[in-house]
Amino acid sequence: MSRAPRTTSEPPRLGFCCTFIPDPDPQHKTLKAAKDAAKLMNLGTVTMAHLERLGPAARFEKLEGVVRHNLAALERQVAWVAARPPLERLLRMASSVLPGYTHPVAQPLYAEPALRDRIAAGLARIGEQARAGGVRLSMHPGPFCIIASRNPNAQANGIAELEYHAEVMAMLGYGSGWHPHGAHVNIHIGGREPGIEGFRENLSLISETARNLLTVENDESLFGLDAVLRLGDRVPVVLDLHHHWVESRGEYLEPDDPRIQAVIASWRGVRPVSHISVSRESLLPDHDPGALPDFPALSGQGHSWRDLAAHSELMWNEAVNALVARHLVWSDFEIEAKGKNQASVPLAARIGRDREAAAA
DNA sequence: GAGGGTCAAGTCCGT
DNA sequence: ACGGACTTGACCCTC
Repeated sequence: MSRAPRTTSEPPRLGFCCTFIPDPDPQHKTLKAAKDAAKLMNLGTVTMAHLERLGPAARFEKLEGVVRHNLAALERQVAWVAARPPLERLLRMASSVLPGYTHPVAQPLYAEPALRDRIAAGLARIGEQARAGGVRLSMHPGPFCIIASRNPNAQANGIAELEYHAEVMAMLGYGSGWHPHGAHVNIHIGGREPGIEGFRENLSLISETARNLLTVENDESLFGLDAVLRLGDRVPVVLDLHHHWVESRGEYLEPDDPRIQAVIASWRGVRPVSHISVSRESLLPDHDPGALPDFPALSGQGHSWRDLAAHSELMWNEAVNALVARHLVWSDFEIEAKGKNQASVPLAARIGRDREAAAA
């Protein structure tokens, strides 16, 4: 197995996930103008039910139109990220680039050379631009993407879904080698059964390309950090600090925690990626932004586990932000805030300022 | 254009 | 038993 290139010497990066939110801009005189601006930058989709209702020609045209838009939008997202300061050059791509890729209604359309060639050319170009611009790319398939399930059908669909993500990555130019340029496709374990051992066994059922891109993330209830670290010899672990806080009922991991070394080791030479988010600001309107949220205390005040797990709009908590800055020594970060770039850009600016001040 | 129903898929939690 | 949440509410139809 190839391990090059190493990225541990890479500079730190953080970024937003999937969707770009334009700045509130007086240029956009109407709500519609603002919405149109957002549409240009973001990927769309089409429902399989809608495609199914169309005749053969309209069906192809509809899907082709969406895919064309998505390739153009993804290219604009990558270009936008590439133009940001180095600290911000990381992007989680939306999974909807090629809607319904594994669905029987859309599958035959994707086999048409006209569409296939357009996709291959478009993604190759985007990948080149990402690499030229120093943008680290990832994908995070949805909850349906599980590689081990008690339900054989669900498992087959889940593996197909993972292979779809791996194919997109391959077309972008990340199809061979161990997490090339830090690229990865990150999933959760899924169901309680067959759990970690089922996951490990089923690694043999996925392609080498997918295995080379796969990472596994700790979740907030069933499979916490200790559980996913049991896969660390085979699969890099994406540490979600917020999930860990929820799962452990209040622990914020520090960089010197021994478990961090295990996470780093699981990436085998590649600079890790971690996730961060914080409980919703609307849930905690009176919370001190300078203090880390205290899970037992908040629970005691009647906040449910579910509510505390939900993500905030912005990175409102400075103590959490300072924690991210400390962890950036060893890991990149995907900022999982509903406000997307509106949350990640100010966070990066704050961290950038602090780093400059410390260097001066 | 606005509003409401629909959307491929798994699994768990809370009610 | 069913709705909501997760990654991410967006899409589609009707008025």
